[in-house]
Amino acid sequence: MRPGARALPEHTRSHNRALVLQALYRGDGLSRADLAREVGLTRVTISDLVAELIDEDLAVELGRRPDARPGKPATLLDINRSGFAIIGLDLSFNSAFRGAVTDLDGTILHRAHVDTTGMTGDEAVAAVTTLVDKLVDSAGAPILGIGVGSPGVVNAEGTVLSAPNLGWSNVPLQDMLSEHTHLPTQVANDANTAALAERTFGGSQGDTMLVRIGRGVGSGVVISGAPVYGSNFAAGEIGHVVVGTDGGERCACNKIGCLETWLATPRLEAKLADASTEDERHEILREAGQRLGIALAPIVGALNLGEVVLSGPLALLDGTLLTGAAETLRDRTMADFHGDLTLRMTTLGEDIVVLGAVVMVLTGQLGVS
Amino acid sequence: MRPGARALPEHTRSHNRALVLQALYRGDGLSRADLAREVGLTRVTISDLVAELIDEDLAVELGRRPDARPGKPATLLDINRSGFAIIGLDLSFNSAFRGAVTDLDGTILHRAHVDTTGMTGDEAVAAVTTLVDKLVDSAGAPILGIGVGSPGVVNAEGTVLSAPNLGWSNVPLQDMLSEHTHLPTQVANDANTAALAERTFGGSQGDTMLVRIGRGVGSGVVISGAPVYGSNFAAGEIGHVVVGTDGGERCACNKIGCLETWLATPRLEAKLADASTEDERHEILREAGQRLGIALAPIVGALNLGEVVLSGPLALLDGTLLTGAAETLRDRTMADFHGDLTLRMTTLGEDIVVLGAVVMVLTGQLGVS
DNA sequence: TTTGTTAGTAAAGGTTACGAACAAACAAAG
DNA sequence: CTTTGTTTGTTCGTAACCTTTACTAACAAA
Repeated sequence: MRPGARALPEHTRSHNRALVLQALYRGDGLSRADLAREVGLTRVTISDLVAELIDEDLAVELGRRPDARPGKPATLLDINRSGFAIIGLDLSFNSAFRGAVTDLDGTILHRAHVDTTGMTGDEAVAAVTTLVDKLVDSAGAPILGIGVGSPGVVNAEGTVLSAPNLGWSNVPLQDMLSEHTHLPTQVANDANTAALAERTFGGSQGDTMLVRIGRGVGSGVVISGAPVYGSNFAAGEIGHVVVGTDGGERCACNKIGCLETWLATPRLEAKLADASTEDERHEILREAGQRLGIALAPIVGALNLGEVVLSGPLALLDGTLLTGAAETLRDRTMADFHGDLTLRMTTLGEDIVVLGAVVMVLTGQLGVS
Repeated sequence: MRPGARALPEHTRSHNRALVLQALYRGDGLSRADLAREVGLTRVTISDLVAELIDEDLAVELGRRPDARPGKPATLLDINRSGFAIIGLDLSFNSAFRGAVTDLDGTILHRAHVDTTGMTGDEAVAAVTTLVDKLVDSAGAPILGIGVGSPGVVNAEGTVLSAPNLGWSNVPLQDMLSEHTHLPTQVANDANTAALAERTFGGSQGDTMLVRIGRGVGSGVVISGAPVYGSNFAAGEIGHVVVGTDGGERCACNKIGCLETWLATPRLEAKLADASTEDERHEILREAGQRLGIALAPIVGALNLGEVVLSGPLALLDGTLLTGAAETLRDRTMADFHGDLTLRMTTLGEDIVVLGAVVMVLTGQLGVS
């Protein structure tokens, strides 16, 4: 057993502290007494915890509750939503790293990016720190932490074990950034990060799977609120799973009929460009959707997922492809038995990874999710 | 937020208590000082906790450690492995309910079963209580609790929401049994239960999936040590996922090419009986294995599972079918990328569900897993 | 003005785990 | 045989935590 698994009295405190922060984060104008009822602790303890939070500037008093109720009027509290900034990075774009400064609500206050065309290895790492420095400089409030969504395989310590497109292997990005900035930093896989964003800001409840379709196909699964990492931190790598039993195109990985050969945007766009009629284009998109549905069916069945969310170029995904996938999914699973299964596009657009990075910081630093 | 999520000092205590029990359970002759080092608490606290456990008869002193070391000789401790009994039930057999009394190690001390041919509904429920009563009577030690692995969809409160074969819907089996026996009782789906057994007694580490092949095909997934329940408590129901894109037989659920049509033992045995040559039989089993591999590939990819375990009739599964599935799985995923993926038969045989039920009790009552 | 209700604070009390110190028991060295 | 050093397990006092009880402040309604 790893040391540190033991519980000390102070862990009780930090747990309850996180509960209070979470209640404040989700709620909208709560008094200490409200918190006591919500969290289940006494007013005394809540007062103590709140005093601590106000002391650290994490919570603020908003003034009296406007209601006219008998008794002493309540003092409303809130998380200091604008008092802190969070930095979120998305390293998954094609030829640029993008990042943003947000407040605690995930509202984007400022954006920045660096061009990374042709960059790999150390040069790409340097580009990350450049971007981080830019964002740190432009933050107008104390920075709570830095979150990074990176392509490739990332372990629990935030080391990028392998990211072929960036020429990275065993890059301890999290340690490097936290040493460089002296700020709490968390690095994770981009699809996992996106899945977290969907759960916190996209309205997903319960277990969620997020599928990212772009140059490749990746996914992130969140079960019981926690991302699934997998035995080798490679969870979500569904792009190179063979789909169907009727052949297909040859993939870069040398197999035939990988999910990526059906869905990766470069291939899909090429096929669409070759198509001459609208009907042909529809057919291509429908088939791509069906393939996605075929691949998702066993996963949805095994995990009894309530919702699968797609992230990627709307023009390609939202429409024929989405409905094709949804139909296939329904036809291939016991949808009625499993209750309603929703397959939909994310509402978070291109910011999804940045927002997920923000969620990681919120979770890591405040215990809020 | 549900009340009760708050942490109190006593939760710290029970957490540490569970850590001590777990260390004792896994270890083999530990002293208080050993425990202190292992768990990370001080000798003082450990002594206090151990005294409590000895007081409840959950731990026993074994006497002095035989070693010749300088210093005060250590007093060895152990969980009172034979001092308590656990009752495990398996309701998933065809025409009988089986159960056993075990000690804390899962060693089976006594077996019992009741015939359930033709029984459904209340009659089947009565058969469960009959079996439990038998086992309770034959237990030679205080009973720690009762665990039940039931077919069908079972929610977190141990209510069987639906079990077609037994004619059950919304049967609050857990409540009924705990009221009847006044013993801590836990009811869960049989495949989930089996997956727990595999993790605790079968030597699986990390995230595990267990596939049960019998009259139907079901599965249980354990991620980060906890079973996955799914949005509607129907996780693991992969029997009616369509496999492949080249048709197949019609299933009882009215779809074509469900996993069950390829793998359910009645169908498989019928096909084998029709086959005339050994080669034909091999081909049938190989194809069945391939279908299993096709269905598992996306799941293994998405979750980056390290191990998939099969449970069912050895004669059918162990051999051509297993190797066929393993090969297909390797061909259809990035096995090299994901590290070693093992596909193997369970070593727990027919007792797997009973043992899983025992694990549920161990986990629920002692925090041991 | 009185009564009842709600919000927040203060003081006292019981748990929980820790650190320091200690006695017991033993091995090894002289 | 004595001394030294090590290890075990316990005792005692302390700090952190949350609770219960009691209290004040502030207001609505009768």
